[in-house]
Amino acid sequence: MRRRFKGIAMSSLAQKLTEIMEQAFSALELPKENARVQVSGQVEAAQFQCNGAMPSAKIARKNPREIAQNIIDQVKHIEIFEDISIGGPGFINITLTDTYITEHLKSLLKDVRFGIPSVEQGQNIVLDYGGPNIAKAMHVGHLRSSIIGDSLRRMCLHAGYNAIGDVHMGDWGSPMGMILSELELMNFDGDITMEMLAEIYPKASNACKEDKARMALARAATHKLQNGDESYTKLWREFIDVSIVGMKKNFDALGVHFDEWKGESDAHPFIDDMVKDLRSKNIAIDSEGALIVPVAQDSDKKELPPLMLLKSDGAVLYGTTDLATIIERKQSHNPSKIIYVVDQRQALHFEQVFRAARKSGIAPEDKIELIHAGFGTMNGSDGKPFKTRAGGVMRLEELISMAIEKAQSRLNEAELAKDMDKAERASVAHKVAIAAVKFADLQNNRSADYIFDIDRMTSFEGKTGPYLLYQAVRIQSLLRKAHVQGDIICEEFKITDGDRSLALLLSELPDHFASAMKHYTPHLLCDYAFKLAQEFSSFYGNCHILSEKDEALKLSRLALCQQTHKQLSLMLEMLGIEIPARM
RNA sequence: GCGCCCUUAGCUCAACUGGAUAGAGCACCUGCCUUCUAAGCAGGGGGUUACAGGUUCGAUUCCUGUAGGGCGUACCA
Repeated sequence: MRRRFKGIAMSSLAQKLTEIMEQAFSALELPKENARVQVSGQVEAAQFQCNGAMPSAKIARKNPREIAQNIIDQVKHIEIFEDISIGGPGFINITLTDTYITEHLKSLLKDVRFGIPSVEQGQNIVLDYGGPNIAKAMHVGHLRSSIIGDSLRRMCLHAGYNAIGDVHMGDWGSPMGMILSELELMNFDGDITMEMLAEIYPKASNACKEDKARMALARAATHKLQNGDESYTKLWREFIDVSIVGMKKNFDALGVHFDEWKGESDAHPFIDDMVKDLRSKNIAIDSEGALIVPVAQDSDKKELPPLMLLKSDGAVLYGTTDLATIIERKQSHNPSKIIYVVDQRQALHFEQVFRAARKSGIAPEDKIELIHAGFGTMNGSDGKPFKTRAGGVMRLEELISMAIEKAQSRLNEAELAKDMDKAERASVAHKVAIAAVKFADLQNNRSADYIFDIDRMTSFEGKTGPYLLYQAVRIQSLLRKAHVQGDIICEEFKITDGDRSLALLLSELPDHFASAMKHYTPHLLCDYAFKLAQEFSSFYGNCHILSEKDEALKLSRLALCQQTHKQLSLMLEMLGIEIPARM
C-alpha cells in the first residue's frame, strides 16, 4: 500500500495527504472535495488536519465522529502515520512519522522546483503594470503597481510561463496636448528637461481646468498629434524620451524590470481599423454624438455605462486605447492571459473594456484570460488618499533616498561593516533599503487599501525585508564556515524535536505559491517567507549546527539550512528583493 | 439615487473552498551576546473581529439590516 503513494509527483505534504484522503473518501462514497488536508491550526494537537468528516456527515446523515472513524479505518494501516485520530466534533488529526517526513525532505532536497509544478511551455502572459505618466515625476503612488506587477511577473516566470512585463506609459491622452500647447505658447525652442516638464505639465493642466479657451488649444493639439502632425510628433517624441530616462532611473533603483517600454500610443495604429470594424459589425453604435459599445447585460444588478470609443469631438479615450492595446498584444505576443495591475478604483473601467473585448471578439473568452489585479489605494494616516503636508505626494526618489540613508547609518554603527569598503557598504545599504520598502508594501493584501507610513517603510526590524535578508545572510555565513560546496546530499536524514517544525514548514512552499498564483497575491509569499525566516531564526537559536557532535545530525541540519536558504532566495527573488553577501 | 469595497489588539496589518484557543510586527514589560551575525532569540500583558439579527454542529468569513469610512457611476487618464 505504501508503495502506491511513493510515486506521487513531488508536492507539498498537505497535497500528498489530500490525495490519500481523497481515495479514502471515494472508497466510502463521500464527496472527494471534502477530503482536503491542511496544516493544523492546533500545533500541539497535530501536524495536519482534515475537516471533511463534518460536512460529509450531513450528507450521509451520520454522526460526524463515526464518519471520521470510518475514514481513519480506511487509511490507518498506511505506515506514514505516527498518529491519526479524531478531535472535537469530528476533526481528523494527523501526525506523520519522522521517517516519512525525512523521506519527503530528501526528495525535496533533490527537487530544484521545491515541489512547484511547471506549466506547459509556450504560454505567454502579458503583465501591464507601472503605468507612469509622461512628464510627471514618479511618486510613492507608483510604488504599488510597479512592485506588485513586477512580483507577479517573477511569479509567472517561475510557474513556467513566458511572462512579459509592459510598462504601458500614459503617453497619448489629453495631457500630451496640454504639454504641446503649453510649449507652443511659450514659444519654446531648446532642450527639454525633466525638471522643466514637471513644471510645465501641472501649470498647463491647471490652466486648462480654469480656462475653456486654453482647454480648446490643448484639445486641438491632442488632435493634431493623434493625426500624425510631423512637428508635434517630433516634439512629443523628444519629451517622451526625456521622461523615460527619468522613469528608468526610478525603476532601476527599485529593481523593477520591464521587458517592454510601450505606451498607449503604441495602440494608436490599431484604432482606426478597430473602430471601423466594430462599427460595421454594429457592435459600436452612435449615441449622443459619441461612438459607444454598450456592455450592459440583462443579468446586471448595477447599471453599467457603455464603453466609449470616440468622444463627440472624435477624440479617442482611455478605453479605446486599452481595447486596441489588446489587439496590439495579440499580434505581438498572442498571450493566453493579460494581467492588469492597476488601481482598484478602475474596476468598472476594466469591466467595460473586458466586456467589449469579449463582445467584439477581440479577446474571446476561451482564448485570452483578462485579469484586473486591482490594488487598494495608498492612504495617509487620515484615511484619505496619501498627500504630504505640502499637499503633494512624496516623490519616489525621496522615499528611496530616505531609506538608503537610514540603512547607511545603521550600517555605520555595525561592527561587521568595519571591514567593508565604501562600495560594498553602499551596495548593502541600497539592498537593505529596497528590501525594506518593497516588503513593507508587498506584505499588504493587494486589494485592500493601506496607510502609507514612512517609518514602517524604512523600518529594519521585525516583519520587514531586512529581517528576511538577515536570516538569509546568516545562513550564507554558516554554509561558508562549514565549507559547503554545492548541494548537500543527505542520505541518512536525522531530525529531532528541534528540527521538526522547520522541516515541516519547508514542505509547505508549493501550497503557498499555488495560492499566491491563484489570487495574484504576492503577500502570501511574504507571509510564508517571513514564517520561514522566523522558524529558521528560532531553530538557529535553539540548535547547535556547526558544533553538533553527531555528524549525521550536523549534516542534516546543514541541509535544512541550505534548503531554507534556497527557499528564502526564491521567495525574495519573486518579490524582487536582492540578498547581499553579508550585512 | 444606484453600485462596489472597507471597519479585526494602543498603532500597522494577516487569517487558505466557513473549522478547534482569531495570528504577526511595532509600542510596552521581563530575561538572553563565552554556540555558529543581537537587523536576533525566549517569555509576558493587550480582542464582545463596528453594531443588531439570521443560517450552521461550528461564522472574522455566508445572508439581512444599522452606523461610520472610502471609491465608482458615458465624453479625464
